[in-house]
Amino acid sequence: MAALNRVRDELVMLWDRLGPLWGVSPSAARVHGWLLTQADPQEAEEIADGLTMSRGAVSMACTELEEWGVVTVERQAGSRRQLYRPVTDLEQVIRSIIQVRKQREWDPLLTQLDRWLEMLEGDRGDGVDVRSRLERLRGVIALTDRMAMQFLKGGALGSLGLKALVRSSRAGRHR
Amino acid sequence: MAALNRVRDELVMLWDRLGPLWGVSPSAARVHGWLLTQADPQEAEEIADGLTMSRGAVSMACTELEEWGVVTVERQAGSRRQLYRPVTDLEQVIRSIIQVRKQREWDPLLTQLDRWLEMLEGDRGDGVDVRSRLERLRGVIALTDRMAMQFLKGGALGSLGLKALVRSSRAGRHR
DNA sequence: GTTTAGTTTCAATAATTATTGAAATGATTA
DNA sequence: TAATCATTTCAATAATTATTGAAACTAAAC
Repeated sequence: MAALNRVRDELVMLWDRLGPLWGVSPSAARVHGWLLTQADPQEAEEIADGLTMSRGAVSMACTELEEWGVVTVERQAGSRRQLYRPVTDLEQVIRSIIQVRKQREWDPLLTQLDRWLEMLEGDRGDGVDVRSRLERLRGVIALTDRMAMQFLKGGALGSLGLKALVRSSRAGRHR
Repeated sequence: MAALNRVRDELVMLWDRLGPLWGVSPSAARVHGWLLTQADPQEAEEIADGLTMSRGAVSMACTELEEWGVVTVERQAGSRRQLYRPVTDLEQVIRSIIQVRKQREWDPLLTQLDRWLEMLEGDRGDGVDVRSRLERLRGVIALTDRMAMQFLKGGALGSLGLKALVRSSRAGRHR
């Protein structure tokens, strides 16, 4: 059990650091990491204890994790406590994160680019260079967008043979 | 010209907001956005003026942008001023960002996962579930890693027909 | 309806992160 | 070499973001 505890601590610390790079707040990321190292779904009180953070912070973190779609809430019959269960299908976790980020980042960017190109329409000065630059940017974003859509439809990982890869990487782990 | 100025302001504001989501600091992102709307490479003084930020802040932002590989430094013959030029090949920009992020995020994650799995080796308690969970995570990361590698080798965008797509999306822009 | 066991909210505060600007450093020219 | 022009650094400060905890709220059980 000592090993598991150490892994838990380190995982939580790493998640705390990496979370913001994915757009997830550090505390939400910590909660997610901690849940990943629990055999069963956990209630808010336990999470607060395990991570020594306040009850309120746990509530906010869990709400955020629900929005990301990487944690689901359950309630045991005959109790009013909520249990938080991390999504353990990790392909699904990645898909959720991509979906949310696409919505937050790419979609508005694409909308803006169209507006800007309209504004620069017919510009004869320096705007010409800028316009063609933005047009190319728009092309790349549009492409990324299509790739993401395809991935979200379940194409990419599946068609690339996720299961086989997981198996082979597991087998080959000991160098 | 008025149009270009408005586009510039809005682009800078959007970059400022989106930058952190890509792991780029807001001020560095602003500088990059601003440079994108300039016909020619610019010197630090001008950037500081254009964005009303201090000379020192510009220096730090540009260093960061160089690290990301999305800005290059030039010096005109017969002058000691440095000119900052944004990489305008946007496929290259995306590639640079993916490369740096892979290095910062995925690579250490993969290393850690291997260490943790070793630590949990032979665990008979709750660790078993956690271990299989981490193994699956490792599989997904490894796969993502391979996809990234392939992309970085120049495969993905090219093979998916970037140029054709850019052309077609440009043509279809006015619905 | 009241009590109880829980969740959520949000203003106050703590912690972190970004920014400034003055001093140190480096490079070019004369 | 000294003088000049430009860049970089970094301690101090400003701005932002995360966290707390007490109060408001909600729903089930009595």
